[in-house]
Amino acid sequence: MSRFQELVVEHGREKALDPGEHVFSQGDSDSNVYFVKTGLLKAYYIRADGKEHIKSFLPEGSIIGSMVALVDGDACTFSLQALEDGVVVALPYAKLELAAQNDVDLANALIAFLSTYGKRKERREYELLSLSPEDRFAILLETMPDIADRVSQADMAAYVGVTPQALSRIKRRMAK
Amino acid sequence: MSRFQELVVEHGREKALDPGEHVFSQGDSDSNVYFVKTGLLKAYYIRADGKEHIKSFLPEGSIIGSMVALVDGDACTFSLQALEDGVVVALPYAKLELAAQNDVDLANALIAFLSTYGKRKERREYELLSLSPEDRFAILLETMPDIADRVSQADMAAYVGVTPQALSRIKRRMAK
DNA sequence: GCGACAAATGAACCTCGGTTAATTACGGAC
DNA sequence: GTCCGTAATTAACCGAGGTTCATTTGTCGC
Repeated sequence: MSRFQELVVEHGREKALDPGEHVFSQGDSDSNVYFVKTGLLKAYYIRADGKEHIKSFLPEGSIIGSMVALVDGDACTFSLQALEDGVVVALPYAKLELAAQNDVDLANALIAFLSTYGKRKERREYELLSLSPEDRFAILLETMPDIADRVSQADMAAYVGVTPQALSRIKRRMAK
Repeated sequence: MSRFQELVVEHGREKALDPGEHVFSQGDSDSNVYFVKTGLLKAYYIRADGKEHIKSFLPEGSIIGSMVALVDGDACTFSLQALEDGVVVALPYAKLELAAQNDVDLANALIAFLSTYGKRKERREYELLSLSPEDRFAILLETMPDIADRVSQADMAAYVGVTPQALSRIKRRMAK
């Protein structure tokens, strides 16, 4: 566990989650960083037409927060919802940022966190820009081998960026 | 100009660029951060089948570098090429990271940079995941009104994620 | 002006995902 | 076991983008 994660756990406030429960919703103002102690969450956008697109699945050990909400105090651009029951730890990001101004170690822990975040987004951008739905699905299965047992096909489809029907077709294509 | 940008300009090494010239190519190991003083660059992926996808256009004032190359010293995941002649300033990221370990101000400048980077990627992820090519094209024109005069239709298409022919069709649809 | 090359558009056909709706498979509650 | 509700699959049709190639437009060098 990184220094940053330890910090969050140490100074944060625990919150138990039931399946389906929201940590925050798109449009909320919530500038906490969340550490996933146990369970599985999903971060997702709701479009104007009601369609849902999943940014990422967040298993144990993940750290998450809406970047613009954390940094600028804007409204969250996505929703965060528990898929299983579990426990998250919340820590106000502003406190971290403030404390970092006088604490080199903390500042460097923040740097490490933001670097990891940046790398993750860079990879996701590549996947979305350059890979087909089929490739993205394959990568999802590789990266999180247990995902098929933990979430519905509809959620996997929303992550890959297609409808559940299309994902079903993709699975059939991949099988042979 | 942010503290971080000033730092790069102050301590970096200038490099003039001709149109078409590469700053680095996919697969290179180049852990410099680049500040675009003048000109316009594109950051793009080349897929196995030779197709090109543009991550972002980088006009004057932009900061860029391959996150995994900067942080982990891995090979660059994309290429960086000048579209116009111009000048960039290069600064080894490792030096910054090292110096940040003993300099709170520098560390916080780095935090600000990484935060901005994270926000930008978060927005792009949303666009790629939730918007249609048509919407993405409209946003591009909004965000960079002069882009149509500065780059080819092929490059705009590679940014939006479609073929030049498809972009042509999209333009026709949007006109009426 | 002309000629040559690149860029953009247009047309014809194909593929794949979206849409809608029906069908099948699964998982408790009883 | 049956019943019921949900999830997953399948099918049929549509539309948008990909592919290929031809045509037009634009832009230089001269």
